Amino acid sequence: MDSTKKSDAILSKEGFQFRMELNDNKAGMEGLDKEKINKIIMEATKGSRFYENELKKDHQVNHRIEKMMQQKTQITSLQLKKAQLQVDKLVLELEESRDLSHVIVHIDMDAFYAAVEMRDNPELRDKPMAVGSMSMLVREILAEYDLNFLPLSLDEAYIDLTEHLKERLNWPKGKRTYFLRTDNITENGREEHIKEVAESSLPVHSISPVLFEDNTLHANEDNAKQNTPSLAEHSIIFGISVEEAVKEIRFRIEQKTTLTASAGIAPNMMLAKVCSDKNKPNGQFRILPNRQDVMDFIKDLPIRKVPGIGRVTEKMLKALGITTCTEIYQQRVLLTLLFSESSWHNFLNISLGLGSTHIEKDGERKSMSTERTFSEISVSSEQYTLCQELCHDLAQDLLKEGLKGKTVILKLKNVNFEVKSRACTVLSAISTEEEIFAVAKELLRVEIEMASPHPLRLRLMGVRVSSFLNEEEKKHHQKSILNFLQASKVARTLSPLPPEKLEPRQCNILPLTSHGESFFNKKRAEMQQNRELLRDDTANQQKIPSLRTLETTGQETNGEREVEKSTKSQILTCPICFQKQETSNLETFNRHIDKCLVGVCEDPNVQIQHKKEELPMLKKSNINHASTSDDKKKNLEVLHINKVNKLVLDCDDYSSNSNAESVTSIAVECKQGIERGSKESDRPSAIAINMCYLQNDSVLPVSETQQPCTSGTLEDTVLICPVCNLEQKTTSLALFNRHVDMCLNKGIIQKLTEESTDPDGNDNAANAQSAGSLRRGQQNINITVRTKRPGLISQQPASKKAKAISSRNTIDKFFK
DNA sequence: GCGGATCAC
DNA sequence: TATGGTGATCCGC
Repeated sequence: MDSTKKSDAILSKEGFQFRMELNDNKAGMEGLDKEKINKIIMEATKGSRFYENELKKDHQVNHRIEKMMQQKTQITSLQLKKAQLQVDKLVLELEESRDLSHVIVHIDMDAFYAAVEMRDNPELRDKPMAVGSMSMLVREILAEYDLNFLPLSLDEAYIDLTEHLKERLNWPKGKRTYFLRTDNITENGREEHIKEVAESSLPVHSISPVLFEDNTLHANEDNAKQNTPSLAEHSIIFGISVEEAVKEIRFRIEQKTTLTASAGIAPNMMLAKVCSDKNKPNGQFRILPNRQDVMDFIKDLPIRKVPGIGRVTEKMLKALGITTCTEIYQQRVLLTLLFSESSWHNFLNISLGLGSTHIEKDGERKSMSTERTFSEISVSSEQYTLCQELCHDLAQDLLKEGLKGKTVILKLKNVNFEVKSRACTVLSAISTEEEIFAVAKELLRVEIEMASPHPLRLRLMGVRVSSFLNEEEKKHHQKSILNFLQASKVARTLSPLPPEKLEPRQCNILPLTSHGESFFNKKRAEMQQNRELLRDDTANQQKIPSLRTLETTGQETNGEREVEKSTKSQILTCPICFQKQETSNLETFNRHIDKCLVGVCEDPNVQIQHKKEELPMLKKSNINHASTSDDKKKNLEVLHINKVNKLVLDCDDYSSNSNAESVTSIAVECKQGIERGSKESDRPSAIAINMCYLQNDSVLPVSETQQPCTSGTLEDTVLICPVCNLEQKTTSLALFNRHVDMCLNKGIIQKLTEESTDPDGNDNAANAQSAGSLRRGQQNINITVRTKRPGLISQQPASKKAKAISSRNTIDKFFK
């Protein structure tokens, strides 16, 4: 395939800019030999998988554009009239609300140019620079001007100087005077200083700056030279104006970091950001706070300069003949008809030079993830191992911020650079490696099986956790389990489960209830009803089946240890029908559980033996996979099925305890594809996930504020089983939990089988678990309503997340 | 809620 | 030589 021809066709015939081409509309790219660079890129990438994928993505964008153009041809004059009224009404409202009273400054470190300098100066290349993040300059400089300053990333921040400037008017000279250390201002001063810093790796408080040396002043910053504050021999005094204040900030930043910064001063964040680019590097630009100046600035501004307008949006607008902000305004009516409400609102704001006028602190983090790129990995066992490593890393990060989330998203990129993500939401917030891995592993397993018999050829894998508990929910979940257990004696009211239906693709950890309490109440009710039976069953309960530990059946061959050999039969006990199952692999066993869950369990009195002929479609289970090297053995530990069969409750108090040897198995219902129409009907309907918790023999409910005490005892505490509601004559939590386990295993699963058929006649095991969700169309406070952006504020997100500022990334990394 | 896509840095 | 990581948001479904 001749890729060049193809892209040429795109370029010439359709007149679109191909995505691989260098686009120099963004900042700092001016003056580069675009044509030459494009040629290099083309030559270097032609025929590569990456290139082909770029081409494919480009076609998709072109297709979008074609669709849009098609849509455009069908617009009626009536629609236009109506839209005209609508959009002009909004324009009036926006104009009325225009607020020019704030002085917003966007500060941007000139990292790119520093990098260039490093490149051009080989001696500097390997020397770490004295740099910190903007959040550091937070603390040390910016906060002096605006306590609520907003670090966007490592090298960007917003400050609102409005208040500072009022105070500054009354500041004496002394408060605006800064001293230069002159002893280092020599030819080699800077370099030597960098050396010092490298050796001390301490923050530098008085660095010899090169701020006013000719070689740091760019031609486009003549004004800086002209307006240089009065420079005494060793001191520099800044004035009281906005410009002076911003120069002072930039000066101090350079003193501290040896890096120059650029700044934009404007009445709102959008404009400030755009104009910090105007006199980059080492310069600043101000838009005066009056409408005319704002509109003059906006007039010929290429849309791509505006934050939020990326490559694709630029291309789409270009297809409509829009390349500048003025043209947005001219085409505003058309835009309302071709774009979503939030999009055209955003466009309109841009075209009027409007943006957010107050800097808001970071909202709460919404997700956390970790991902890794690697050379091709196609062996599933390695993929699982990698997945677990990612979960491990992510769990550590989550722990650092004390976060627990309900949605796990697995991201995969294959060797063709095709990216896909698969998500699964559980009803109980999770955070540990084992918990996340249990879900991620299952998502991965499904993908591996879908691809079978071909391997997944991956080049990237990522794991993300989102849907964090909010403060309210955290509090709710932090109730001490002991309080809970003691209170359970009183809580006896019953709350029957409504017939409910799960949202599609919801993935639930059994048993699912919206509140632990109602769950236990239900259990108690059952126990009450079956008191007699249970008494008879006491002996049986002692034998209540657990998923037996799968003995390590594989031999150590070639340094590999097979955790499970599909060819070797295991005796497993179904947690639903409690019958022993002789199966050749976990897949078979899981299918049996699925059947039981959906209520088509075979006669429980008959020992079931799945034979391979009965299930011809079975694939080798990937749940337990072999590690490829001994040093990965630890990963295998969690893949063992435990002695103890454990159901994790929908209650965060039941957090896992990670220091034990045995593993807990949790049935997870991944209802992917069900009720989603024929497209996805080939997905597995129900999957019993073998969740692998590293735990002691029992799961002990642990309050988040308590130390795990699984094997401990509780003196002077009366333990009452929340299921049978009977006082347990033990102070050993392990024994107590064992008792609860037994109660649970019997009762819950019976309940599940009872409720596993929904009224619509769709057998669906998950129905029984969906205490918190409702059938589509029903009222539910949890229903998410897709809201359009409420305000007319710029679409620019209030902030980037703090993680970007964490130790994970440093500017010096950028220079490598 | 899911998944793909876009955007920023 | 081979093409990054993290996080947010939007939008159609």
